[in-house]
Amino acid sequence: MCSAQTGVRSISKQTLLRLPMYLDYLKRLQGEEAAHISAPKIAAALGLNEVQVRKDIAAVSSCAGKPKTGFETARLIRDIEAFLGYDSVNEAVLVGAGKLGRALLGYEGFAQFGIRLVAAFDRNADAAAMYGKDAPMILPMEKLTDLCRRMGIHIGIITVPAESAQEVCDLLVSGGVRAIWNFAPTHLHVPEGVLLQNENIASSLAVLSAHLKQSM
Amino acid sequence: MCSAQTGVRSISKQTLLRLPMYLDYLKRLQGEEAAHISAPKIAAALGLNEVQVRKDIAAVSSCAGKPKTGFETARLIRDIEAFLGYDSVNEAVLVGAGKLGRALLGYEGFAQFGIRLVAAFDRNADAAAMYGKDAPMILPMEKLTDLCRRMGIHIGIITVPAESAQEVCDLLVSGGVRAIWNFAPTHLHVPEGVLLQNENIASSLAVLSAHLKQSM
DNA sequence: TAGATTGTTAATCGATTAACAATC
DNA sequence: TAGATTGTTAATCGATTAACAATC
Repeated sequence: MCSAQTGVRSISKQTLLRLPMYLDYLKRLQGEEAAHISAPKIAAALGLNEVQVRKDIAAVSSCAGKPKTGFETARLIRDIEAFLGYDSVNEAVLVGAGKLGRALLGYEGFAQFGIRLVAAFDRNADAAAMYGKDAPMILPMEKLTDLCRRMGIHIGIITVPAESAQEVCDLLVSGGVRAIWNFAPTHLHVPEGVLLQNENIASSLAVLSAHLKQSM
Repeated sequence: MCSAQTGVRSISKQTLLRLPMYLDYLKRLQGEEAAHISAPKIAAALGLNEVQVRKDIAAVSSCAGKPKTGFETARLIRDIEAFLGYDSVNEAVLVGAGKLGRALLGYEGFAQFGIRLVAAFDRNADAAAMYGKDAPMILPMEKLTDLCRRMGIHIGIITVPAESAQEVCDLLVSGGVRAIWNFAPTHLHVPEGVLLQNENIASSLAVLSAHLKQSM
């Protein structure tokens, strides 16, 4: 009993978004050598409802908690990481080597999420020149689709201007990419089965601005 | 009649997140000189439900649409921008001049959202040296709270490592900041009345990874 | 035992969607 | 007029929260 979950499991997007919060908290706990943790404690620390925490845990971990004791911290961490695929490696390409693109290229935290950036592309080949030394090579756009297909890349990161985002998106899709992380502030169309995750600065700022307006 | 909305209006967060999508689409439309637009067309373009579009519009614009014609594109744009406060200016400070922080400092799009970055801070004063010429000044951390209070800054952007994020958050709050945009991958505690908007790379990647795992 | 905690079932809540009369 | 579109009211859906028996 208590084996790791396998196969597809239907899980809500909100639960998915909370999993990294749990992971962050649990890892900090582990630093304090807390071998066990209860749902009410997690809930209090993260500002959530305790039943919700229990349901989230049940959705990704097959291990039962013990009344009065709670859950085993280490096992919980392991199960969440396994569920999120942080223990395997997904290769990704990045398109658009502007300021944001280069900031992401330099980000060293991807590894902990099981993501490896294997190549970057830019319309402007000279962009590579403007770029530092510890740089992954920046390839011309023409090679994008072909490289994705050959290497079996499944993740594409879009950091080009809004105007060319759809075009880049289509190239990625035709290269077989199945998940797209879009930083361009525009709406993209993707075929069924391709996941589009928008990291929209405009939407975030909308929430901030509206709050300020109302609390004036 | 048809005056701009005033005062507080209760609006759901999901609606808020969709407003920038509408804005982006409507502006592109305007480029094509489409003076009017209907809810069904907007819905089709953005993959939404037409009733939802109408309700969202009703929540932020007091102007009625005409059967068979739809809504006036220009007025819709104006009302959404006004609702989001893009037509006024909110000043913001940024804390943490690492790669991501510097990428944001160089981002020129803030103005269109009514945001002006007036100062950046970093624990390490030398960070300024590592930085290019067209740089806003990078100030030492000690001046953070005081400057926020004196200048009446209401927005704080956190781009420091997770370990120091809560500390920075507390400084911002005690400086009177009322909205915090957090890029550090950790959970922050803010007092009632302060808005916390998380831009969490980890959460986004969780959604991507989970999708890939399931569609394997 | 007593009390904290679990896991589950039922109730609540809010957002989305369907249905439909009104109108240009 | 006919038909597309609006705005509103009612139904549906899914997620959150409350209630509670079981258990260590």
